[in-house]
Amino acid sequence: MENQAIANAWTGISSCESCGIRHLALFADLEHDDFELIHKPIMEVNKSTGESLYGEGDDATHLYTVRSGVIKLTHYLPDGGQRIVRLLRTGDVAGLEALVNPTYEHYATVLRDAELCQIPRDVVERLNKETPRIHSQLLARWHTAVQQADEWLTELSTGSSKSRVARLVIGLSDKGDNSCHLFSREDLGAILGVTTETTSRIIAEFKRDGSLKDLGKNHFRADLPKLETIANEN
Amino acid sequence: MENQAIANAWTGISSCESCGIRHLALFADLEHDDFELIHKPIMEVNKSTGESLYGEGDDATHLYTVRSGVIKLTHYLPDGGQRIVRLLRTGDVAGLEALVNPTYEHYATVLRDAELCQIPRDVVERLNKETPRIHSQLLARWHTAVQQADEWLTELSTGSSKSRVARLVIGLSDKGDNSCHLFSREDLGAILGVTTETTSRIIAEFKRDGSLKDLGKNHFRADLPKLETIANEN
DNA sequence: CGAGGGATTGACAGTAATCAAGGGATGTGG
DNA sequence: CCACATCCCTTGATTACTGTCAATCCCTCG
Repeated sequence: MENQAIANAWTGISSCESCGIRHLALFADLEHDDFELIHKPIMEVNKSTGESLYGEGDDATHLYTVRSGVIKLTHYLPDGGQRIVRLLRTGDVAGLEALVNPTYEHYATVLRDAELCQIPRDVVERLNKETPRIHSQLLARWHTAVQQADEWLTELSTGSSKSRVARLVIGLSDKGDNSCHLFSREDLGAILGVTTETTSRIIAEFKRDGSLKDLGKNHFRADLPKLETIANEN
Repeated sequence: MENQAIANAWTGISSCESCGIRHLALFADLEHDDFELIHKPIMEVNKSTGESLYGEGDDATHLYTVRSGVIKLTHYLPDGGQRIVRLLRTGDVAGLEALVNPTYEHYATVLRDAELCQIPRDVVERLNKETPRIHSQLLARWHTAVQQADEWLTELSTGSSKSRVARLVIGLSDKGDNSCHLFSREDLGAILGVTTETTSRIIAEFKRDGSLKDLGKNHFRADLPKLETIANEN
């Protein structure tokens, strides 16, 4: 069952307002008085890789702001395979559809140990009714979701497997130090819509031709210019 | 060189309120007084197949509600090919990003003769500030955009070309009379991320095995059960 | 040390892209 | 009214890529 290490539980007013990542969060634009509108507890939840936040069809009771880590949103296919449709990182929100829909539309699973704020749907609905300052944040979240979806369609589902893997590696790379932390071959395959074997072969090839240097633990150093060339080839 | 057949131009108050498809449109929830807030002209625009609404990077000055017809939103790839990321039909809105972004993020092109309402960005922004009744409609539009994007990723970009074409045909079919109006092979290929030749071959195969009966003019009668089987095969 | 799960590699079959040629409808000009 | 040009669709032959099935390797954990 769920390893909900509840680091903190409160009535909203104090801690959300002083949250360290508030500038990135859904509540970024709220003002002091707005926090008075929060009358249900917002819980900080820690989950580790592999744990589930919610499943498709579950009652959409909460939204989750990602404070750290990575969450994957997946759909399952008729044949039992999975396709990852989006990755959520710091500042992103999982379960946005709670405001529009009675149930969740994806499986949300932790892909890298995550700290989350679990916000009752009612809280956001009430804020949405009573303060306009949450609206632009909500629109912005939807917008980035659409942007990411479109980007996945054009960059990660178009062209040869090789260039798609290259584009994904580029997207997962830290542009500061060219470091890159990959996921399991199976998850990478589910992002790209290819098999784990194909993914593995291509990454092995990147290691051989120097596009990637293996630092162990799925950690790599990426030769971004070389990868960009491959990404645009085919 | 736009063939903007302007059927009507007005100051907003009268015609929007009595619009025949208002229950489907962005302004569905507006009340009488809200229409007073519209101080810029909303134009009805007719465009025919192949014409462009706007391009990626253009100033996002207007939103377009689709009254009839079909609009495609495309991204162009580094290699010059195009990928269609979304289709818009009656009730959908093109250019939603105008509320979040200074420029458009896609090329919007008419895929089937369309009637559109061209709404200045200012109008929606003002409504967005002054009446809460537009919010839920905006959230709903973003939501359907994400839903469609996710569906395309899982259904139209996953599996063999054959099952993807089958799923697309099912999605384009009228469930009432099993009729199905397809697009050019090139556009179908751009939706699915396959070549026009592959698309053509598969549709020819569907015609041979009776999954599709050719009624001429890209009009078909679909054997949906047979297509569903193919869609889930591979 | 052994067991288990993921990653890698190989061999092969099946699928889709590519290159190239022909067919059919539509519209224009003689 | 017919001839022709154009555009799109179709089909064939071939190549290249990716999936499948299976074996092995490697690392971690118990």
